[in-house]
Amino acid sequence: MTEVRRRRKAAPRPPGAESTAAKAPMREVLAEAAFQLFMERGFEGTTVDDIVARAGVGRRSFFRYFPSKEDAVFPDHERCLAEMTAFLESGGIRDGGDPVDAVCEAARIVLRMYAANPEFSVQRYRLTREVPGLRTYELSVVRRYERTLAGYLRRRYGAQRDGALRAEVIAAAVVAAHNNGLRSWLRSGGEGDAEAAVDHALGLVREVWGRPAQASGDAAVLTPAPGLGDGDGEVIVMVASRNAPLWRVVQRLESALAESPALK
Amino acid sequence: MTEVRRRRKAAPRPPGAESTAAKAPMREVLAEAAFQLFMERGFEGTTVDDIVARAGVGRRSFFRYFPSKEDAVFPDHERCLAEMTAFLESGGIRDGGDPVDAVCEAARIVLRMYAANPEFSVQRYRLTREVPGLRTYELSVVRRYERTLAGYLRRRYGAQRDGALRAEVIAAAVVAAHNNGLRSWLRSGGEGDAEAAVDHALGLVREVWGRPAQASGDAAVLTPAPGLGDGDGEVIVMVASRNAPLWRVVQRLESALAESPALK
DNA sequence: TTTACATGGGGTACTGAGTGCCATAGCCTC
DNA sequence: GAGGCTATGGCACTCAGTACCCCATGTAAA
Repeated sequence: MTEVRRRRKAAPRPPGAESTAAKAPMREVLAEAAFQLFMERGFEGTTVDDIVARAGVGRRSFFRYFPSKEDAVFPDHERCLAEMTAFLESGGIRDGGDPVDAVCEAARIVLRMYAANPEFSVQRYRLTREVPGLRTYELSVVRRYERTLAGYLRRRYGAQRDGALRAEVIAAAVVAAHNNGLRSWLRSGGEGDAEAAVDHALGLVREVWGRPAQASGDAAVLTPAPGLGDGDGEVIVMVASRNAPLWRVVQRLESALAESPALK
Repeated sequence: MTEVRRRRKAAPRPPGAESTAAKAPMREVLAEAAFQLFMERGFEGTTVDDIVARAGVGRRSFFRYFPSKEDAVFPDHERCLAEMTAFLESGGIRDGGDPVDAVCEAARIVLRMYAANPEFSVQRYRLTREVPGLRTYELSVVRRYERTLAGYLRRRYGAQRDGALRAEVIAAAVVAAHNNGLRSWLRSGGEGDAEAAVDHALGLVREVWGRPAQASGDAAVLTPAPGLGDGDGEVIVMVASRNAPLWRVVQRLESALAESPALK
């Protein structure tokens, strides 16, 4: 009944020919068509029928590749989540290392996915910002990353007191920091250095939650304490291994204070 | 996938609200009928037509009071969010106090809303846990709380270096801690002390992110550092006001170490 | 070669959420 | 009693998402 159905231009592909990238990746065709339309008419102004019309496929096929319209906007998160899971399950960085370092490294996997396609990421960011349905969808995606990180930390913290609590709080903090860095890069139009922005943000979390680097000494003074103290009353924070000799602790403290002329 | 649709700003005013005399407020009748049915047939097994049939009103009226079916499950969050906003705008605890304390106190407002109706909260928790659509919706609700807290912190941290970053990270940490305590209470069936659970969880965040209590002294040693150190190699953390006399800092450190027989 | 089966895509019809528009019933004020 | 305001009810419609069955093609077994 419909008019001439669009030709399935795909000439039958000799299976052996160009073995790589062989069959028409319908999923990408759909995601591409969807994204174009979202840009042209907005997310809500685009129906699934519009998308499949442009892609030249049947409506039913869309839902075979994407469980919902929103999924077409984030076609790569599934893969990225799997990558993060694999990374953490393969022992994170090194199972003896700081778990916080491991989850920060895992978060960078996500960042790299964004950074791999700056223009796409920026456009999608703008789209997501103004479509409530997409914001909500994104929340559910982010939540899955967060739960993955929290699960890893929970395993690492094991039976430690409040281990599960710490795991969830740190995971939330890492995700928040990552997103802060990521978004500032996205807002800049994808111009600056994304990794640097995220590293800086994650640095704050590692400073606070990370295990103090024991290899580099048994006592360290973090001063000026970045951000601590509300402007009125700077503070210093000192972290030391519990079995460090007291003289070493005092030595470090004194030398750090020496650099602070404000101190007497 | 059921999505949370845009939030209609115009919340229709419940008729005859404060004037005591009025008949049963339709909004509550609907929420009540909806929740009963969700318990009986599940969330997805209940249609809006079912709800309005039980409530004895027209279908159109449902969507006048709830922008989506999901909203009927969380009928009081809107009010609670307004309460939190008002609390923070009225200066938090005391504008001179620690901003972290203020947002922790704000988080407790949410907790008290849950604790005010333990049975309802527990049932809703179980329902939410097993309905993906509701989990997603809840995320969007939680996110609004988080943004409210972050906004307050951002204002408090003002031009401070990385103020916005700190604000977002701390807000995320507070929300995660709050939810951890809340959920453990909900899982227990609403039996234990909800406030205690949440206080404990928030304590972790305040220890790490809070401003060291300056009223109670200019130097404090937090030992044993709760959770820090992965089991191998305990650490001590010391926080001191930058303009504290050095002798005072060393004094505090020594006295703290004296209580730790492991130290030499 | 023919048959059997697996795979991938298409079509149709249906459910149900959410919206726009209009009608109506009550109520308050001139 | 006429106007106007508000709360509600009643369609009718759009559109996402699903169930079920169809067909084409390619591959392996007979």
